[in-house]
Amino acid sequence: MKLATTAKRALGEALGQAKQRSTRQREHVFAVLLDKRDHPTADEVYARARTTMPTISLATVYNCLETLVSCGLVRQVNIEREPSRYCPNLREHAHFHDLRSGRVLDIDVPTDLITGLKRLLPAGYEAEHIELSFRGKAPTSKA
Amino acid sequence: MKLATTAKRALGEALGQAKQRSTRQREHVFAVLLDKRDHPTADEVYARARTTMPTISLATVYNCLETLVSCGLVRQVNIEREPSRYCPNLREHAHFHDLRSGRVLDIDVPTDLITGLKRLLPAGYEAEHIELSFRGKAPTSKA
DNA sequence: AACTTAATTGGAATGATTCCAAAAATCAAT
DNA sequence: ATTGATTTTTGGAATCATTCCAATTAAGTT
Ligand SMILES: [Mn+2]
Ligand SMILES: [Mn+2]
Ligand SMILES: [Zn+2]
Ligand SMILES: [Zn+2]
Repeated sequence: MKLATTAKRALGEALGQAKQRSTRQREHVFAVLLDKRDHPTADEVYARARTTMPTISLATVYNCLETLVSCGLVRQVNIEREPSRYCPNLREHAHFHDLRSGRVLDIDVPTDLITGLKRLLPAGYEAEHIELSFRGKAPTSKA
Repeated sequence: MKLATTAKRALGEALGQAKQRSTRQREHVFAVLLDKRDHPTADEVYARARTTMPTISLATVYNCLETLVSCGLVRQVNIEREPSRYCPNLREHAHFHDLRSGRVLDIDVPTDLITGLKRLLPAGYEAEHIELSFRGKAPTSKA
């Protein structure tokens, strides 16, 4: 598992802009997220990261995730009271939480719908972030 | 601070249906929520509840809130990683979290918009709950 | 009242996340 | 390349909202 050249450039770019250093651990955590885009928790990222970087610590995974989120490369996804999950999908999207499998699915949201949602706010209220999530049952997979 | 007759009936009704007993503490916690509908945390509910029922425990407040939520009389509102808040507004509504004051405001959401949101889901996906929340700055209050 | 079952209580336990201070790594300037 | 200044990483301790527990109390029933 390796970081694609374009992703690597995006990372360097974003880190530089935030005056943060590029490190082996940050690259690796980012690569882990891009490799399997299934909204892992910090613990899951830690487990995956360790398979190829056995010395990375959980604290560092938390630090890297926090850095990636603050750089805008990764979204932190909070579902109910569960541990945070992390998502490298930068398009505007909502999340569907499947109660049976526990999986989280990305749902694209067209811009005009976002605009419609913003119109619900009373005059003067400015939303800098909108979070939309669904909870329910996904169709049984025809495995 | 007293529970209105209609609220009291709704409570008895909902508890009975769930085969739960009506208790002084449950009535009181419900009354606290209805009295000031500002999305308090469990700690805040505890503080308010104690002013007129000094012997109630924090564990009981958590228990009562959980009961009220499971009866459908109260909504548990989770914002980012903050402590849960509790809301007795049963209409379909979203929440606006004001970054300056920390306050949470109810935003009504028309049914047709909800329908539009549900249409975003791929075929076969059934949402039994939709959560919509805004984070941003409310207009400075003209106090 | 006596009995059965559920709810309340204070305190301990849990668990995701954050904090800390020492060691290691990065970057800039020689 | 070496030095020095600044970040980052690291393991472990601390935090804190929430849950769990076992004993006491209250509710509802006969
Ligand atoms: Mn889940
Ligand atoms: Mn807040
Ligand atoms: Zn996502
Ligand atoms: Zn509300």
